[in-house]
Amino acid sequence: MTAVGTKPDGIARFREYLRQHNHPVTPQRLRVAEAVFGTHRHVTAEEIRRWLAVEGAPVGKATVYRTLDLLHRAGLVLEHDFGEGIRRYEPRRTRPRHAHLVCTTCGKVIEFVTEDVERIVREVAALHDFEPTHHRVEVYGTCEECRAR
Amino acid sequence: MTAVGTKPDGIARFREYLRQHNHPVTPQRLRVAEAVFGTHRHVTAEEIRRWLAVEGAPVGKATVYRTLDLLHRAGLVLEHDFGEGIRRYEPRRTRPRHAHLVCTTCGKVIEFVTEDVERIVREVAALHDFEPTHHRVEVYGTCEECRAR
DNA sequence: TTCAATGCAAAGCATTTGCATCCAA
DNA sequence: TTGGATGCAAATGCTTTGCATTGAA
Repeated sequence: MTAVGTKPDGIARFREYLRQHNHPVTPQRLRVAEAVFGTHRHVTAEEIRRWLAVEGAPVGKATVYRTLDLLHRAGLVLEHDFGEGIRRYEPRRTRPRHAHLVCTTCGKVIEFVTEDVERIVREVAALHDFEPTHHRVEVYGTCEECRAR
Repeated sequence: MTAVGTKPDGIARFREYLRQHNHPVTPQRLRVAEAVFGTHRHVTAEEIRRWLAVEGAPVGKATVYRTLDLLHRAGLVLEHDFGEGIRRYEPRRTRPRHAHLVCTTCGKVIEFVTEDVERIVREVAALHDFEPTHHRVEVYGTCEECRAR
């Protein structure tokens, strides 16, 4: 699965996915997709629901969750769990694999590329006869700004 | 903070921690500590509560959670979140830092040492002027046994 | 027309909290 | 004696589900 380049691109891919799987293309689904593909942040289901409500096109929260799950299964968005007790979503954009530095003071998330980590993961997995599908590398600590305060 | 070697060692350390912090040493706290230090697995709060109940020394679930939090803050147990929506705990034993291979089919967790990963984390953090406190490296996939089935 | 999607409200979970009671120090 | 710990039950907060209604194909 290749990454999503732009917002229209992401939406076109989602339509394609729905068609191929015989799932109806509904306005709600498109609105949720639009909201996710329109951000560069790591958003929560609730943030998306609120944003759509403010935009004057409210979508029920159950539908937001169901659609995010579809987008995730379609491989078009990434699902993260930074240990806050909430799931966060991010469009799978055109860029190298990355991991996160999460500031436990202000919540900021800094991304960094991880070629070296990818290599280690492949080696370790091979060693244990383990077939990796995905992995998660997160570093928690304090960002420079929060330390300065 | 050095690691916990044995079960009696862990319990002695916990007593020490409680004393130093003027927290009463209660039977419930010792029972929970005993349960955690007695395992090599990644256990949940509920598993500990059930185990203590079966042993005939039930402890309220609020107390189990509160004690695990204490043990974690004392640096004697590690807290994990494998994205199941449940927290898991593991005694901080005498052994090198490690990360996890999590089988998404059977739930098995394989540990591996991560010197290389540690090094990369330090480098990346320095690059972003980020002060790391802890990190999490998890690889999800299918273990050899599950693939064989 | 028809089968799946929607959206509300209710249910489910893991975890936390309020508070009366209890007990380690 | 006393301040903190305990334990129940209730509250929380995120997520899922049941079900009557709606709407895409």
